[in-house]
Amino acid sequence: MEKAVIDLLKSYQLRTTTVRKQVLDLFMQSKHALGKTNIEAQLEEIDRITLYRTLRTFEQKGIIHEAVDGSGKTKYALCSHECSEHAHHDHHAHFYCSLCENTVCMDSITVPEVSLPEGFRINSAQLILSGVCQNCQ
Amino acid sequence: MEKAVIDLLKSYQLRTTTVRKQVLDLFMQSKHALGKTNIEAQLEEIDRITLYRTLRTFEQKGIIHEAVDGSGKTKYALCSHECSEHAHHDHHAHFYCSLCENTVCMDSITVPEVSLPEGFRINSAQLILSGVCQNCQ
DNA sequence: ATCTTCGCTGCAACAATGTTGCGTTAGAGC
DNA sequence: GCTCTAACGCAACATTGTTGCAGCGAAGAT
Repeated sequence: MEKAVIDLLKSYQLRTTTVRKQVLDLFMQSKHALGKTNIEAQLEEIDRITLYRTLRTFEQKGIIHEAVDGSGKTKYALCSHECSEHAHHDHHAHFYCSLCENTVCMDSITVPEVSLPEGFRINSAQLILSGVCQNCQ
Repeated sequence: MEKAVIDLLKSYQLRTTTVRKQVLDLFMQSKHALGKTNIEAQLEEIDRITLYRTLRTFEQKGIIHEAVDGSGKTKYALCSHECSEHAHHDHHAHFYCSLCENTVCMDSITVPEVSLPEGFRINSAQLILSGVCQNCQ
């Protein structure tokens, strides 16, 4: 476990601190998107503000992306490899389960191309599905 | 103006109070989705809590729906006619402009049907586009 | 291995937003 | 107009987002 996390941090020119290793490790182990509360619960000792800044840093570097899911809480998930510091290419849909409140990335569903009216310039598109997931049926 | 608003409220068995008339009127006049802050700014005298509850009531009755736009702020827009107390059918995409921070409903773009993996049950789907809108180019 | 530097951490403090309880006010029907 | 109850508005608190700053620790140089 350790090495993959450290290598990933180094490849983004980030210092390999305890907090960052813990948070990143959580993401790599998790099958679904994580919210701040969720992370705080799993890493009991973590400082709220540090977590806030860690997530912001990760997002700016293109390691994680926000996963809007309509729950009102911001969640984050690991980016796929083609994300960069400058642009997120988050082309899969997110599914939010209203029972367990988890958000999973649906890699099999891609966000469709849309043709916008004249004058609009599009930067990103997100497809959000909500309902009940496998485990909660 | 008055009459349409009052009729709409009555058709949902809601008392026609000053606050509700003001808020609903704003929605009917607005071309884009409104956030709480936005509404408070336009209706200076309005009470923050009352607005919160008014929006919640409207949403429960199916008059307005939340418009997730990735801005981190919850926004609301008038529902189309087929919305009801029990289910929202919000089949158009939303476009969020990162410059003016407005969210407009793109009635011309419909959310595509998706085929989910085994075991998932879907209740709603939202398509969120973000970029720069007509006016901000 | 130790030192130096600078980024990261963690505390304090504050702003914005979400939420509930409760006494008062005002709409709707009589 | 009177009564009844829903809606309002204030207080109070919870949660989340955000910045400043002093001290700590990771990375590279000596």
